[in-house]
Amino acid sequence: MPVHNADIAARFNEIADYLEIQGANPFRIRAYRNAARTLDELPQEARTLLEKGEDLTRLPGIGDDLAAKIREIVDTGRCSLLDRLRRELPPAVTELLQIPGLGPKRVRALYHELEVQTVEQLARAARDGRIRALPGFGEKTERNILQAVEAHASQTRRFKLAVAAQYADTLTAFLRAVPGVVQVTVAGSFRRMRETVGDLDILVTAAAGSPVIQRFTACDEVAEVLSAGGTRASVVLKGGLQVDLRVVERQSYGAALCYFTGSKAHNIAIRRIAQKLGLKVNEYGVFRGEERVAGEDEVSVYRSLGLPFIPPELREDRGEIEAAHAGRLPRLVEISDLRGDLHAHTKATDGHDCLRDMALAAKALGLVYLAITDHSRHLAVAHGLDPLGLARQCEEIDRLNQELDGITLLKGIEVDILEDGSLDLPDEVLGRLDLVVGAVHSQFHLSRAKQTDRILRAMDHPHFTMLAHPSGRLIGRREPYDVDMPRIIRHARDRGCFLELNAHPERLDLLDSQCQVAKEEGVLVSVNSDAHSTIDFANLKYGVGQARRGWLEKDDVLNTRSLAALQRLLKRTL
DNA sequence: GCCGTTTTCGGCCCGACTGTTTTCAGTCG
Repeated sequence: MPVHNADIAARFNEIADYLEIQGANPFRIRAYRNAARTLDELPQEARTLLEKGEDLTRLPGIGDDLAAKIREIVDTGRCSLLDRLRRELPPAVTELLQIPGLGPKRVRALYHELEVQTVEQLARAARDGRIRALPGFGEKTERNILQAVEAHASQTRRFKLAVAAQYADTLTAFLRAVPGVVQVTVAGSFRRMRETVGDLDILVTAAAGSPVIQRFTACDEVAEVLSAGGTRASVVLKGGLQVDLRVVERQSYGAALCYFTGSKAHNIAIRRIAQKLGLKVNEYGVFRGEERVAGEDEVSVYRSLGLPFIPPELREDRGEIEAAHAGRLPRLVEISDLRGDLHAHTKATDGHDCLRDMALAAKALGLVYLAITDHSRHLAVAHGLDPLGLARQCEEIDRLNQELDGITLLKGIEVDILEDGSLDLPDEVLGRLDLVVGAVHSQFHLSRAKQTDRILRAMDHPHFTMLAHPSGRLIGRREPYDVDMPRIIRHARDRGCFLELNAHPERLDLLDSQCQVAKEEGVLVSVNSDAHSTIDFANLKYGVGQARRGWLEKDDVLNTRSLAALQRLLKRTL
């Protein structure tokens, strides 16, 4: 069983949990968490790097000790430090840290004083009234713990970006109407366009005395108020989403926006830079001693640190600060750069709207071309097209193109990649199209080697243009299938074909880190809606958000090309 | 445990809210 980066990261996080409960040096604990994060985001397997003889201490946050531990885990499948920690404390204890309100100190007290090891034992101790007797605990804390345990059973979940957007829009409108409120911005991972968000962070500037906190906590949508003070409040909405509101003065707006946009790792890196410059950054501004030197807007905050403005989508401490320093920040692609969409469905298969309506909806968004890519016959549940059905659709597209003005329909297919890597329609049929989008819709559980070979073989097909939703994941519902994505990306480069970034909120696939690899390899990415109805084109903004998180610029995105330039590129693959 | 125009030691981001205690520790973001 080969060891993956995620396995090593999980072990480092578990070590950090144990060390916290033991009251170890907090910076040592952070070192394990930082290393876990590095491993989680590493595009290559640590195992592979070791096989190539590379020096892991070149990775951020990995020194001699942790490099040796990674090697131990890769070589033996075990980690002697973790084994020892597991003997000292029962493993279930670390799960108690997942309960909101329980940190390492309280978990330690509960374990040593009451022998609480599991969530069940914790609930029993709370019900029996034994927790309130501990020093530092009280009745209120005991009650909160019991509530948190019950809430924990129903699991705190993450919300897809598009779902969170609905709550964000409603709350923003609500807050704007509160007397005294000047600005309302949703910050946090929502602003960074992460594919899912755990909560919403809303930042407000308001005149002194504005009742914004009171109105917010009394809002209809609110199910529970977690905390409320003079400048911040946290609530849980009826839909289960947590929302944190923060009120700041106008002069602090930019600094607060930076702070609440995050990410946490980006903020830490920013503050470290400030420290070296003799400055202090907090949510109220940038300070030299008592003197505020910046803070009203984000540009001033970054400028005071000697940096250009860094777009929110990049703020993950994945190299953006170094790039900003060196003047190498990408000019990220924008939604207005898109000239067309290369993946859409119609009523002919599982879409809801006809060709003409799809074309007009795309045109209304300012697009000048739209590829129609209905499913192929193998996908029977979607009434996939056979050669005859596809030929009829092509004729209709030709007729419509004569008639339509300002938008051109391209003839395509989303053809199933069969288990052996062959395509679901004959060569001569595919050869008559403008583009062929290949997709895996079956056999998700093949071995890594077989799944990878299947896709590489499909790409070898002379008419293959683009790989649709390359990882196959459905957010929150289906994990990506197990493939060697870097190899697939290199193969796309060698074959001159393209990768899709599917903009559907449930897919957002390519993943952001894979976009970066595609960019490095020079493979163009197409941000496609995969629209099944006219309203789905609105999802393109989520795809562009993901592309921006993947550092993509206009020139890295296939469908920013003019129609003529696109057609030249497509000819290469046909 | 990591890191270095502070490089082999001495640092390591910063503040709000809660609950328990009475000046602050713990937790969270």
